Amino acid sequence: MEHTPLSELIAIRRQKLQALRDYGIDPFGGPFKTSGTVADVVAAFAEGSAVSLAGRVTAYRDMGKSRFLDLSDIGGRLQIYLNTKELEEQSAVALPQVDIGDFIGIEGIYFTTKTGEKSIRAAKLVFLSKGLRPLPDKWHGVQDAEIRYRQRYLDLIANDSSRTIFKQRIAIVREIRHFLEERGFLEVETPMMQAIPGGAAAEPFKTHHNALGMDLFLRIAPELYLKRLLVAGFPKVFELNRNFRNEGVSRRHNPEFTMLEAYWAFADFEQMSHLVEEMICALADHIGVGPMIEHHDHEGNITRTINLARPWRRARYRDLVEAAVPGWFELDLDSKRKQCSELRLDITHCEAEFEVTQHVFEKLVEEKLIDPCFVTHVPKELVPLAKLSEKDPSTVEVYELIINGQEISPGYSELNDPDLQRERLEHQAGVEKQCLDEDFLEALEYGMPPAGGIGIGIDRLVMMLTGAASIRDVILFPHLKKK
RNA sequence: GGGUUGGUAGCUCAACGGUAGAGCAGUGCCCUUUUAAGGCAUUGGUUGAGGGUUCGAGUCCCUCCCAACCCA
Repeated sequence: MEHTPLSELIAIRRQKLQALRDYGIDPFGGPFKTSGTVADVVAAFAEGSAVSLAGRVTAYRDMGKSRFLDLSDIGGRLQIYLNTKELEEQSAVALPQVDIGDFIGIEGIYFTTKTGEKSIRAAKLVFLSKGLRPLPDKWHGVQDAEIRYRQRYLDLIANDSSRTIFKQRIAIVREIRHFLEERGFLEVETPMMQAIPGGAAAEPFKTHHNALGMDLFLRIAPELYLKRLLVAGFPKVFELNRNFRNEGVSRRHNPEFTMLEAYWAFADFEQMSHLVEEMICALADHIGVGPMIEHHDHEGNITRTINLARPWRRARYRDLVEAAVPGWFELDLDSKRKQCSELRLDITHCEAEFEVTQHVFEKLVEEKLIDPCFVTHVPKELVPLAKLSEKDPSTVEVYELIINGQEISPGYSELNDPDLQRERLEHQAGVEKQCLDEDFLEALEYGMPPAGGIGIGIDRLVMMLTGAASIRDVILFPHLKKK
């Protein structure tokens, strides 16, 4: 038994398209008055009352004179019952031309089938858009990762798990805004194109402005602009939008990613840690996954459990490294390098001591922290934009929140001494350095209030909360190589 | 960049070096409450691309493309 090739499947659908036109029916319809979305209409079920609904045909069960089809949108599915004899003439003519994948509109009444399924009994059917290509398998959905990422619309049509993740992401982002606005934070927008890419140490994307005749960079962080707004007098401010970093793609990296940064004047990193703890628990609660979050593999087995129960653990950077590699801090640099080779951690010879230690932290500490942990007393070299700790000036007033083996959020007591800030930026150690933004330093000289600041990588947060294994599963259109 | 695995019909997947197959989708017929509807019948595949070995390649070898995972 052979299969119909794609070209023929398309040809057949085009024949139906022509048939509709021959009947004087517009296959690509016009506006259609609905009683609401599929979910609205399902929720408003009232036996016998009139209702109209538009959506995509996602299943079709032909019983001869009576037919059932499923009408879906991103938020739900509802069954339509059609009896040829009950349909008005134009609709009866249109019905045989309906394929899975078409957008149609239905007018009818609510009714319940013999098997108890809440449905709509159709009196009228109109074409809103004829689908010219066949949809993926209704049962298995789309498995092919390339199709899922390159043609996300097919993934969203066919895979419920994907719809769920993106609906959760939308809910998370909306709830973050709500959470912050409720606490008096104002959302702002700052430049995505910057002359000096500051606020982080990362490789930027470069572009060019023709009229101004100058190179610009896509931002790697909004931080320095948000701090200018602290200078301006905003007491609580946040931005939730895209950053761009010119790095490789991986399970955990996409060149453009979504970041929340929030600044709270007159607060410090301790207050920010409480804010973040409260926020993430509220988010988990909001999408109904907390406080025990289970991640599953393809067979549905539990692969990981994250316990968000409060209060969250706090631990010093140094203690965590020491626990992972006892005696680490007694070693000299050469011995540390040697130890790294033994631990199969690749380091380069130009890396400074704190960077070598950071490798140990990332591999032996961070990846193993599954439940939330605020890592504090972070070495000052790692964070040039934070205040030094008064008790231990080799560390900064910073937390790094690790959950799910990934850094989810850093929080700082922001450095507001302009002279010290200049010095820290000018004397950065190590391989990765931040750019010096003179205009930002000048702004600090006008006076920036002491402030707590946080960043939250939204993509990784969504991965953690939804159990997605890859960042590509939480970004609607992830970057792939051109085929 | 390195390693591993994979790419076969629109989708999901089979096929010891020996005639490329199944389920779903499609097409035709039957069927007035089905829901992975069912029954009967039915459909022209550059096996990712290009080379090579062989009487014969989806299968073995080489190069390239794309993807997933791991490593850097």
